[in-house]
Amino acid sequence: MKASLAVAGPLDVGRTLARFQMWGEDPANHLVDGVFRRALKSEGIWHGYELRWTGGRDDTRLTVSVPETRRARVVEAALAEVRHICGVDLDVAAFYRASAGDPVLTRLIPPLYGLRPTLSPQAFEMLVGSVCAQQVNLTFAFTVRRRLVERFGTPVRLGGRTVYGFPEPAVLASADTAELRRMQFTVRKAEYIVGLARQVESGELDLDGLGARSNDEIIERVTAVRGFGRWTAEWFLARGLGRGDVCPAGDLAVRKAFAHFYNRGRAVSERAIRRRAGRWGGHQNLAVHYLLAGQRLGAARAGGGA
DNA sequence: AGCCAGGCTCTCG
DNA sequence: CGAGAGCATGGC
Repeated sequence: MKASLAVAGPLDVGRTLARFQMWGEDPANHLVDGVFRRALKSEGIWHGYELRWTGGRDDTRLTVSVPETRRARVVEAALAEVRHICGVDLDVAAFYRASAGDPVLTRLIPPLYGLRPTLSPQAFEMLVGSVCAQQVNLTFAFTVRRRLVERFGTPVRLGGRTVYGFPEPAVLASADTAELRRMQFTVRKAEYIVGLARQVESGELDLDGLGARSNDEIIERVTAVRGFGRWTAEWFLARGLGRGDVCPAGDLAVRKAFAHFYNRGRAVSERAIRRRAGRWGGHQNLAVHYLLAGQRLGAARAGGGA
């Protein structure tokens, strides 16, 4: 069963989803040959779905196919998830207009046209993924997360391939931290993940309810969980909830990007980054993503990889 | 071998 | 509060 959606405003789906395979394989978010595959749990059952896209970057049509169902509700849920993942609700056109006065962004927009922040499909998935990425290089982060997904996730066959439903809180809540250790999680990170899963599972932490709260309230709530600091909370706002007015100024890559683009390579303090980003208002999230992606463009041009 | 990697907790002033 | 030490695990 299929459903589709026309997107208003610039969107390059391939560019936006590339993050899912930029540093390694993500078995829960499978992107290959222009098809995005994922598993969604609806009414207690996992369903694999496929996303394809057509049209130009200014008139993209997203089409979701859920082969194994005839329930409209399931397809609608998949379509809603895809909308979120692609950042459809972010006003990219307004961001482009507002960037006219910024030479850096003005220069980055053409080569990145249609890029949107790749939003994490689910809050729990985002938070667990963030722990994987704390203080390690992203290639390694992808590796340990892949192991976690393949071990604790739910395999779903789809189009001759296997995608994994991301591990559920109930499963990770009772996971053995020693087993996570063998996947090369540190002892602490294993505790962080299991601890988070237990809070979610018990209802102590209501992830779905967070969406209705303010940025500051969410940061306060998330950082109350052991292992989840400001960096994680801000990325959760930006890339989990798709909030526009967030800049994870403590992020190493963000700091390098600001140094590179705005200070001739010399370090910029976190405070200064927040000050400057604050002037972007509701476009901070977009601006940060363009700077990060711009850094990667530069690295590729300089002969690096990725 | 040693520095680096898209941090976090804990402690102390 | 804000800074700094200590931590833990691989990649290159």
